Amino acid sequence: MTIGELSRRTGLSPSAIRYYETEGLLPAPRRRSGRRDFDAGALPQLVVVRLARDAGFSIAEVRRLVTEFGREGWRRLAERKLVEIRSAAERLRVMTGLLEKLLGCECPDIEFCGRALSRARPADFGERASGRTKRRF
Amino acid sequence: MTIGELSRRTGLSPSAIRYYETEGLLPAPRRRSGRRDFDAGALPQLVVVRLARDAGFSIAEVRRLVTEFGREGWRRLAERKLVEIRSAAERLRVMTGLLEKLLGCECPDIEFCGRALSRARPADFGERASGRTKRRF
DNA sequence: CTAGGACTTCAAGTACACTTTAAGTCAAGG
DNA sequence: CCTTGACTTAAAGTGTACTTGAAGTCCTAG
Repeated sequence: MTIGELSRRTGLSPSAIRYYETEGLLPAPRRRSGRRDFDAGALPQLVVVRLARDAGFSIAEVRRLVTEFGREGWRRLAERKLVEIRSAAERLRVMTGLLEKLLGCECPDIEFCGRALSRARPADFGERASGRTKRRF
Repeated sequence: MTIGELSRRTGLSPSAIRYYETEGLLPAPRRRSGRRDFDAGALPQLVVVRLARDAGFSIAEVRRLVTEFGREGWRRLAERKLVEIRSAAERLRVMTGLLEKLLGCECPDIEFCGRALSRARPADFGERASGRTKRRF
């Protein structure tokens, strides 16, 4: 399979696929006169990579996920990520609530709303984030 | 209130607060001999900003959210975002399922798992993303 | 008077995840 | 033989969201 075909079948751009290869998310395929020639197994592998990326795994995390699959420590990694995903889902739940409140309220300004919201959920604030583009959910 | 105090109370760094001000997420406070002097309303406003950021709103979206609050089109914006958040939550749900399957399976390699997963959910693939750091959930 | 700490601005730096560009290679079709 | 289109690499560029650094200001305490 050429990179173009793999691209069509996964919805990833060719450049993204090459990038994933250099990042070790995908084993380097054999070359036929210079060009990448993927075998059928590359498709499901990329499917996992894309699922994981879409769900918020970073490149480094996906690398660990696929290269250490089934090995020592892998289960711990997956379980830690599961916890993270659940807390992300919880954040989304909070935000849905916020938006629904804002949509349903008659506050004259957003400051008033914020006052109500900060009284309602004091436990949500205080843990300084400090990561730049780390939090992805 | 000084920026330092506001920082402590919101869990945001002073530099992030200044950045939000230049980006229009927060009205510029009055200055006392050069320094920012926030009044009490700034706290709940920042609370909304932080909630929104944590839940995945981009800077530009938060700006619209707070500056156009209650105005024409605002409701449409909020409702669109609500849809987005729900689909993000769905993605997380998918990922939780993926991880649980991976954790529970006895596949010899990840390629095999990917094969099973791509058969299981063919509808999830094909829509090319094309946004760089747009997808945040 | 001077040192310390918190603040100020502006410019530059950083991390992530790719994309874009430039310059070149290769096989097939006309 | 020449063009076309898909591919190759390496390097540079992009957008988001801040952080960091440099150089300076202001108030308080000793």
